[in-house]
Amino acid sequence: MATGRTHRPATRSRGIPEATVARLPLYLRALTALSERSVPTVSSEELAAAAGVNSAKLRKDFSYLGSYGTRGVGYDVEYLVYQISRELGLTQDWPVVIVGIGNLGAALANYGGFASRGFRVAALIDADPAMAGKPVAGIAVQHTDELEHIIEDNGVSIGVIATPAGAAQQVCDRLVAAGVTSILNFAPTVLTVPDGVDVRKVDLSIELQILAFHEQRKAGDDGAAAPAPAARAVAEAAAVAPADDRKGPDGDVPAVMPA
Amino acid sequence: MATGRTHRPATRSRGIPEATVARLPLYLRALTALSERSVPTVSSEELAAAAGVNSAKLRKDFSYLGSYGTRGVGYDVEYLVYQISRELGLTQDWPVVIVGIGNLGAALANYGGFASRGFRVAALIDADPAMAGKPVAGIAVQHTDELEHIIEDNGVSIGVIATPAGAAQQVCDRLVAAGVTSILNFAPTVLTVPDGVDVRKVDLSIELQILAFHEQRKAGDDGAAAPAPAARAVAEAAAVAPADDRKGPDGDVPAVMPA
DNA sequence: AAATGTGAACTCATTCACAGCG
DNA sequence: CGCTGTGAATGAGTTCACATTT
Repeated sequence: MATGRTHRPATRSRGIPEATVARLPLYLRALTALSERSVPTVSSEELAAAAGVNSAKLRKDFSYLGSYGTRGVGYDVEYLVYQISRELGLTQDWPVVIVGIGNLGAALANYGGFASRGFRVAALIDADPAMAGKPVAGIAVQHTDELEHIIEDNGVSIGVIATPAGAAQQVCDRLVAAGVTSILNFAPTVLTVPDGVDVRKVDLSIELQILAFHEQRKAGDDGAAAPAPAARAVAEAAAVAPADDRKGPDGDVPAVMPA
Repeated sequence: MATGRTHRPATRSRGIPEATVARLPLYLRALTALSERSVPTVSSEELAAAAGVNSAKLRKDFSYLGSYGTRGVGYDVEYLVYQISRELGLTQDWPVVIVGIGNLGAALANYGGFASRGFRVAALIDADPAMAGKPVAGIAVQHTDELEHIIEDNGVSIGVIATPAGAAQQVCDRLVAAGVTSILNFAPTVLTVPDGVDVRKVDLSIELQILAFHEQRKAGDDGAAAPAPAARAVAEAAAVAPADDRKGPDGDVPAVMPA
């Protein structure tokens, strides 16, 4: 194919699978709890239970980091805490800015998990001039005008967007232009960013909709006990396109068509 | 042992892949925007761009729902909005309770996306007696004692946990015992639930740690651009420690928890 | 001509099962 | 023995590419 310049095929590189990376914080949290209880070592079985995964997966995950366990014994808790922290980049102190200090932004600023390990709230930024100077979680809110300034002065590379959806892309563009290369987006919108910038998104309504999908399925599945079906069908929707003769998945779906 | 199950039970009914389910809300949002602009039809290419995925994936996703497009033309926006809404269970009105009305809980209660489509905040619940009766987002907070009551009276099957980590499992157990079968967990802890109960988790610090991992990687790879290096190495005796004794790389890591 | 719908190929992730080491 | 570490087997998800339909 000759895609010009892929990445390195890396015969033996640091290729940690994305799915594994996403679980490392989970392991780290479980290990930290063990560490606080002064537990010296832990088996893959125990740690997996604490992290809510199965032990084969956990061992495979750790195998990408190296051989940090002792056969017949398990893993040294302190040592693993350090190795995972290092792998995740938490032996550095990452300055973070939060943009959009509404209800959510304020909640995030107050979130204890920030300072606890690896992250530091470098600034809170809001577009409302009335907010400027007001302290939230002990930090004075600064106006959006200062954004580029703040990013550069503090060497910020991670930004959190907690603005309304309408402002998110614009804020994102400014963050990126100022040097931010990782963004955590709480606004319910798709962000477009240049190559090399990472975006992760947290979206309440998406999560709820996924739950609703499975919930709906449970009701029809039957089988044994249908606990609390609840959810009254709402009138809505009756005004749907006049059904031509579309095909359902197979045959046709039960009822619920617009009457 | 019994690790908290979260994954799909592989119902033998109509098997829509989990990854597809997770994208349906994204498509729905993009379609709703088009609908508001009175756009009648849309191609897979256009819709995919709006949702931030590629078009082959989108077409494959839709193929699990049925044949809702027209070759040579595209998809009817209104019709697709309805089909996806129905598939996600949003033609019902799901009552939801939020437990833990701190900063985060209040932010969630105020989140507009709730009422907008398919969900209704049935109650806000908090363990602090001083909160009882206080209105948040126009709804009076109720005390935890009322929890079982509220769940049953309202036929609630979806619960949102926004308590401190220490209280989350206990709240979860009570929700489940009262009939809740889907839980959205904002507390930074692994919940253990019986089979048949779905849990999804939203965790700020995990997301940040994943970003930090990739951010760290960017620094070392390419030498050309290197925009904003930032992140000062924090006090950290580089001594990787050949294991064994020693307290640990850092002091403590308090359990992170939302206010 | 245009764009869907889908088998087939491919890539990524999980699970199995056991060899190998302390 | 007990438990890790890992190839091999299986499964899930994505992408390709094109026959098919309007």
